[in-house]
Amino acid sequence: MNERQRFILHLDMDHFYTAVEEREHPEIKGKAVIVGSDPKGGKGRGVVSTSNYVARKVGVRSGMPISHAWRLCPEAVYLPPNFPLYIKVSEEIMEIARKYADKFEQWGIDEAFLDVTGKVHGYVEAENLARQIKSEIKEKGGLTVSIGVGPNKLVAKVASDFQKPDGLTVVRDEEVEVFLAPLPVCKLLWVGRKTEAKLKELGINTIGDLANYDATALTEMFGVMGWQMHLLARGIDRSEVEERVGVKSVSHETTFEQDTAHANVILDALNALCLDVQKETEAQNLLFKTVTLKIRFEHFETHTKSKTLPFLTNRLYDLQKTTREQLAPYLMKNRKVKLIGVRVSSLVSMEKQKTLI
DNA sequence: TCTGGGGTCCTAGGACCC
DNA sequence: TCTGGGGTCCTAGGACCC
Repeated sequence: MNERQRFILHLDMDHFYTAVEEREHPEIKGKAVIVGSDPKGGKGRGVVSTSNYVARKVGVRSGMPISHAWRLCPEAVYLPPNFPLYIKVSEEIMEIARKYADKFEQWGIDEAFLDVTGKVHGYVEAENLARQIKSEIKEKGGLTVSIGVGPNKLVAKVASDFQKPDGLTVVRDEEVEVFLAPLPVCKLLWVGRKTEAKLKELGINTIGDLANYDATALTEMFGVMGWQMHLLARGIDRSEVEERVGVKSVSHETTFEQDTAHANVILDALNALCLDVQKETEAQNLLFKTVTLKIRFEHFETHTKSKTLPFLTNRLYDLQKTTREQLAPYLMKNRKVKLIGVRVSSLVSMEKQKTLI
């Protein structure tokens, strides 16, 4: 493994949404706090976005149905997400972190990768830099962050999750194998619920099991992902820290309070979603060409229908007309709809469009 | 336990062009 | 009358991330 020596940091804000809420409302500090859908006395139908550590102690987790959270912890403070606030705080934190890096890559709202290879000589300096970042974020943002330091993005990412909250984990090149091997395979990036289940059938439970498995067999079973997974399990990741530029799609979706087969209810929701999407593309000066309708029926049966228009547009009329045509064949009296969504893609910025003409 | 909302990337088949 | 090979775009679905 003759890779160029790199020093990569991964920052992960601790229980970000609830941490921001605790900062804004000091009176809720020390209580169980859950940001997510309205629990409606245990009858709500959404999920938990984030729970703080008091709530986690009794088993409340991100992604869990809000009704389940209510049974575990009815006395918690339940708050709806305040995304504009979280985005604002995120921007403040990212600005602090960015200046420590040669290369910076934001990852979701509350994580980031930093390539600091040009800023440090060795892991001792990398660790000191991480401490500096943590204290500046705590001082200026009033928030704690967990940081992983390693020779590549994968190792840094797994390391940041190793000790939480307020953690700092450094994994040197020669420690990578020993660090990864005992961890459950689901801790590896890109190994989600489905892949974990398939791996379990092969007797693969830890990252070490995966690293020792035959790469050819994995490739036969999982295609390119199998090969990639085997490399990651051995701690090999050559991907670069890259600034992300521009979104590739814009979408909005909504779940009905109750599953419905009423065409007027569904069409009203569709129009509202089109308006949201159109406003957002307009605000970002984007034109779109591909329109995708998403529809989910009872029992989670989900379909998408996409259409690429012969022209770029950001007109509400085009969006509403296209999605209505896409929806029509799905509207049936006996089929209850759970969710609908609208997405636009094949985006081009208006400035770029001008230069193309 | 009964599953939100916003994204990215990959696969596979088919159409179409040269 | 039976038929290559390469490339690109489109569509539908699925897995994963936060």
